[in-house]
Amino acid sequence: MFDVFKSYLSSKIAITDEEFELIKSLGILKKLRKRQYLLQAGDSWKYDAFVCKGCLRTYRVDDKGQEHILGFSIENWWTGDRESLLSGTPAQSNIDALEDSVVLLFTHENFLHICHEIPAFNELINGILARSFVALQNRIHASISYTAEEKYQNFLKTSPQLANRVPQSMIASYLGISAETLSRIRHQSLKK
Amino acid sequence: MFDVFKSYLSSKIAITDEEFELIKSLGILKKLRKRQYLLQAGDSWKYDAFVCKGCLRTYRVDDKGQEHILGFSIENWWTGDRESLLSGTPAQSNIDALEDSVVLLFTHENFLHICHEIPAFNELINGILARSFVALQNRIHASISYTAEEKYQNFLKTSPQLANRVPQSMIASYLGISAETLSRIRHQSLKK
DNA sequence: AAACATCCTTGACATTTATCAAGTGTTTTT
DNA sequence: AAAAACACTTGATAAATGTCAAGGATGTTT
Repeated sequence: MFDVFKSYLSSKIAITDEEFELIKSLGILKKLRKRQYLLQAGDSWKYDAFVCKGCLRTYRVDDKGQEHILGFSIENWWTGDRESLLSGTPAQSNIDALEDSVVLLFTHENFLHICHEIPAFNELINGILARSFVALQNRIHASISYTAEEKYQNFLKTSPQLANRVPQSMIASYLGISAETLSRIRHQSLKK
Repeated sequence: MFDVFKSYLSSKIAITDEEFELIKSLGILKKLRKRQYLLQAGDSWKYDAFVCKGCLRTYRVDDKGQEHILGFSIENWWTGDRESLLSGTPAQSNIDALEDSVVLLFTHENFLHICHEIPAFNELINGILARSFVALQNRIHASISYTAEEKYQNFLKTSPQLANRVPQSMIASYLGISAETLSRIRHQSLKK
């Protein structure tokens, strides 16, 4: 599974074999079965995690017991709880596997070490963070501006890889609408 | 106005006089009168901007002509359109001044130069980006999970500096609810 | 194969929130 | 000082969306 990460890196930056050996020596592969937690709310999160295979979700549970999905992570994406990582506080979010999955974990200390040793890697990570920021901002825009139907259409446009991979009810949760409303929207859209 | 930026920096990182002279030589002070645009949708954005004084808003206008506020920026915050900056595309957002304001502009080229010359500055900026990311994620959580009233209460908690500074109708826009609904929520909350 | 769980759909109804319109006090402009 | 623009409120009504409940289809476990 390290090779997944290697081809990911090679496609983004120039990296020598020695550099990759360093990275490899600091990474921990972890297999997750469907439904297994990678992180449970209340625990603290200490890693940077790369998804080699599968699909995970990050979600929070409110007072009434309802789940709200903050995001999905599939192959070649990063996941984790940045808030817990940065501030050392217990995580508010849960992360679990929607499919059997494999993630590559780096303790944040090791991760920073890699960033320091391999400037191109550092650049890559900063670029990802900056683009994720833009994506979140666009998601906020959608969230405060769009109707339920527009939110769904926008989701299909921005996340086509997910549309047929995660349950519809989770897409609804991700969009902040009820599963029933999404079902009706899809039904109506067919007629057009 | 450069002194505002200097005390900001000094409060966050150790910085020498020479380093600050470099920064000063690359920054451009710009005064904005109330209502004046810093950026208009369609133009491209080339800067990193620090707010020395005043208050700005970032917003988008939808097909129906409605404004949706993505964020506010007051003294000691950064502003700009990262999407346009990173991708070179025309900005989707407008930024204008809600009060007479002063911003300090750095072309992105100069900004990167400063980051390169002053590692502590670079660290500072990366930390801000990471924390902004967390803040956006929490805002998305609020947006998909909370009722209109909870959104407002959460706003009061997370942004007390803004609550009495920007018009109520703009807070409503920022939260993705109508101005009338916010007015009613405030009225009801008083009774409790 | 039976029992069970999951996922999605559909209908009836309730609730939240938006929209439209009018009115009031306040600030800004002329 | 008058006129205009702005900010907020309030009521009446409409529209969007949520909730509850039932049922069907599919896949999984026993």
